Amino acid sequence: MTIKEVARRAGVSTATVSRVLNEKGPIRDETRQRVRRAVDRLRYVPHGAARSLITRRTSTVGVILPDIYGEFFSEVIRGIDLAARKSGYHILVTGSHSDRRESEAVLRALRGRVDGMIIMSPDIDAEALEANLPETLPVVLLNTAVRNGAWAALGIDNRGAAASVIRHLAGLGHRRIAIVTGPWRNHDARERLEGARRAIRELSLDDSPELEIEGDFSQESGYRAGRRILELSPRPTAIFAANDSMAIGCLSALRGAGVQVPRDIALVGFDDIPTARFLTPPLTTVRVAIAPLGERAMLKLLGALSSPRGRRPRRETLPTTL
Amino acid sequence: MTIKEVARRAGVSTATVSRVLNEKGPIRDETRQRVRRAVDRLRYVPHGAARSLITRRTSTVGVILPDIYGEFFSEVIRGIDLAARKSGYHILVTGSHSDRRESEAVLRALRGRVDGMIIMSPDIDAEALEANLPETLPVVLLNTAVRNGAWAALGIDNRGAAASVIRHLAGLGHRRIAIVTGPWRNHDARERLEGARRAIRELSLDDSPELEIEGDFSQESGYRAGRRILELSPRPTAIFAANDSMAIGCLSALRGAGVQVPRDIALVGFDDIPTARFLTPPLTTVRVAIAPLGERAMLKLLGALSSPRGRRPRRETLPTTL
DNA sequence: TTCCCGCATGTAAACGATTACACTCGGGGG
DNA sequence: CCCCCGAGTGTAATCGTTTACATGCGGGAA
Repeated sequence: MTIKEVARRAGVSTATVSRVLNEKGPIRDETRQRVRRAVDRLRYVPHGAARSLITRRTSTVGVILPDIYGEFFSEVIRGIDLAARKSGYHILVTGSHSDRRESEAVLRALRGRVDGMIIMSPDIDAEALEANLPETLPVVLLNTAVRNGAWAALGIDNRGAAASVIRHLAGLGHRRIAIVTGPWRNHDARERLEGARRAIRELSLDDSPELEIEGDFSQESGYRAGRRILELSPRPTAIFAANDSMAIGCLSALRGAGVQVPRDIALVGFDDIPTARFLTPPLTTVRVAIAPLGERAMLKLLGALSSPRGRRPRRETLPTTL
Repeated sequence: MTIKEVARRAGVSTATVSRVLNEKGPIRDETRQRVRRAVDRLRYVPHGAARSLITRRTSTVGVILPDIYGEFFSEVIRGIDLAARKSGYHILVTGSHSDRRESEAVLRALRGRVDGMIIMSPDIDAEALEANLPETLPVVLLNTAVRNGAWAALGIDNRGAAASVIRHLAGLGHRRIAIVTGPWRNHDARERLEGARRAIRELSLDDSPELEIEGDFSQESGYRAGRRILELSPRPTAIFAANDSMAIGCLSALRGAGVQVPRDIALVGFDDIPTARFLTPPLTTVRVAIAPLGERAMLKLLGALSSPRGRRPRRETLPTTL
């Protein structure tokens, strides 16, 4: 079913059919209707590939994520999808690739299939990107450490939020606060740790090294961290987990040991994943508007797409609330 | 950067470059290397659209989901992405569309951009699909009520699993079991309810209508259901929630009222989302291997893609474990 | 020597749309 | 009456690949 058959059926040329479909150029009303009828009867749908070949746009953006796992991920996608749909764009998703060769292959394979990309890579290094992205392709980086001026980046105010958590806890009288960090290679995790450390220093709270326990953002690691914290002496009066999953794991460890939250110990998480709200007691957490983060990334990309030589890429930071 | 420039640079024709890149036809070793070098130097990547125009394949499959929300969703995608990547396919995701006109538009827009589709539509009706899918496009339906012989379908054994939950509870001595159902329009929810009802009848347990409380799969609705269950008298000794989110909401309501699980009341969920494992006490739930479900769907689709006139589409059901 | 065959490569026709340009036609101004 | 213009439509080039077919060449068989 090609445009030619539609044209034949409607008794016009392919050019006319194309004009009707794209609402370009002057068309007599009667012709328009004849074409429309033919299109409907034949259930004609334009061939996407042929179209993007000549128009040089695909109406598709690529999204590369580190891990297709957990609620954080689905929220980001949701936001992206939302914005994409409003503008008639499609999204091509892919999880990250263990192997570096493989991830390069993907980056290249996407070339020519997408108009732009959103890359969320808290731990992929900059060179890998640089080497595999045509510099003409609009890219928005999400929560990434890469500070290359060539690409737009979007992140959240990890440092500020972490610091305000510490200040909040200090305000409640806590002076010995345990921190469950995220994986060392993760950019967000590092920023959160830095923010917390700085606040602890500034407020002259207890900064003994044993109060920093490394996790990997998983609930399991949170659970392990929880158990280790219980063994510390004197026992910390508050815990700041660098994400909610770990906080939940932690909570489960504390409960298992009969320690009540918040009566015996304070616990704060980070991310405000939907599940957090339904725990008893509700987890105190830092709200990061995840879906809007994705949405904003998409809008930024769309902006770059529509004004090719727009203002230079900027690094933006989204605020958070407790 | 087109194949022509590569050809010029390597001093060969475009046909030869194409042959080297696709490893087709006989090529002298020396020529192959010259071409390879030129490709590397120029960082040439074939233009996807041009390619799929002539080869008539896009190496992309479309995935339509009802809701891009929560862990269930991300698990499905993860499974699909996994299988897709292994076979060099890309996935084009989109959430469902409130408006019917809009969802038809999407269905059609995908035409010509994908080789096949995975559609998860627990509540979209069959006609809407039928009217908008070219019958030549391979499609795999996921957890859907549609029983049209033309498409392959994949689902989980909702009825059997629900029945076994009830039998399990009955085995523990419970005779008055409350059921928190999913939304009525949802196919899975209905099957789960049916399975539970049948088991209750077969075991001659208490089947009073007030024991069935309608939820909508959200944690909020689970919470509300939990509160209503507490008001029943005599109070049920066990609760079966049609998914984990509602079970968690329920748990939170019970806890709020000082009712202990499992001491005072038994609670069973459905789905085994990762979060479920980290609650205290761990939630009893039906394990549905979600990621493998997605993976299997993708494999099925790939099978259909490679053997166009393969065996007729079959309806398959995946087992579950408690 | 002649013929034929197979390897290695080139030439050019697709694929299905968009769009610059050419054309026709009817009407209004000179 | 002629010219010009704009509305409406058609013709054909174009996008970047793949691939059927043609071509040239060298070697072995007759």
